[in-house]
Amino acid sequence: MDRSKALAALSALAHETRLDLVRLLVPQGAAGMPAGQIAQALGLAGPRLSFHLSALEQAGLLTARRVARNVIYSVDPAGLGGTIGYLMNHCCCQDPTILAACGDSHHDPSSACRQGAVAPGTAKT
Amino acid sequence: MDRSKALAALSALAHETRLDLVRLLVPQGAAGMPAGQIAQALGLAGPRLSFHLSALEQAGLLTARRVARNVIYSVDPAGLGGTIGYLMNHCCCQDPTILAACGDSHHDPSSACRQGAVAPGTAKT
DNA sequence: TCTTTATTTCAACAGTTCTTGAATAGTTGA
DNA sequence: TCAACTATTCAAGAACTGTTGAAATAAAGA
Repeated sequence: MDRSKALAALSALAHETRLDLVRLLVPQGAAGMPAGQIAQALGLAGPRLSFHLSALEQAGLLTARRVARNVIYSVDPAGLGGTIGYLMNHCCCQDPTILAACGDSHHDPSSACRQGAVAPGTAKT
Repeated sequence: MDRSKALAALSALAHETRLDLVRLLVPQGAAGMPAGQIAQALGLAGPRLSFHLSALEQAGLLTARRVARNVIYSVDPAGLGGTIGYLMNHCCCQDPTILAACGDSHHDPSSACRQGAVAPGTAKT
């Protein structure tokens, strides 16, 4: 993960809709989710969803595969993990106070992830 | 760290100049760096630097304090750590493949941080 | 082949962000 | 108070991003 890739990924993540997309898809793992179901879960119009999905895909955070009529989107673990790793590596720098703040958030009980997969139609923060 | 704060922080980080600013300031720790020295290190014009510094400050990633003629900027560990922690918490979700990718990047030998403070004028990626 | 379903692409518009140079404000020491 | 230094604010224009609706593409089943 170099700087330009990290920038592209951060830029993609820095949007409400796209952050919600990632948070919806992470719990689905490699199985992913078809575009139509994502649209329903987040209440997005087709073109708008497509725009944001392709932004995330171009940033290396998602992968897409066609299965019959559907296009299944899933998180690219290397892209997402690499982005977080870049921040840990370049902006955290083993600084104890920053690491402590990472850890504090890590115990945030509001984490959606810990409660397993997000059911369609319930993906609101 | 809630979603809107995390979004603001990600939005601020998703810019070449501002990412460089953070990477320059992290190794300085609480001591920080005066604006003029930052401008010199990154080769930025005054107003441009000021624009980006205040963007980072508004996003909760930097703090500023005046010392005599200088304004000293330093990283806000809670803001930066909280942002990374938010990603760990909401977009990593203990998923082993994502965590592995975080870890891979974490061992990136190109990390500027590990080599200590960045000297003025050498702050290039 | 025709129809239906699923999804993407395109173009236009609105709004936001970034850069630049000029002007302004705060601090120090003579 | 005045000059020098440090940093910020302001305004204008260029560039970029996001939303919307219409049209197009792709696959499946009758």
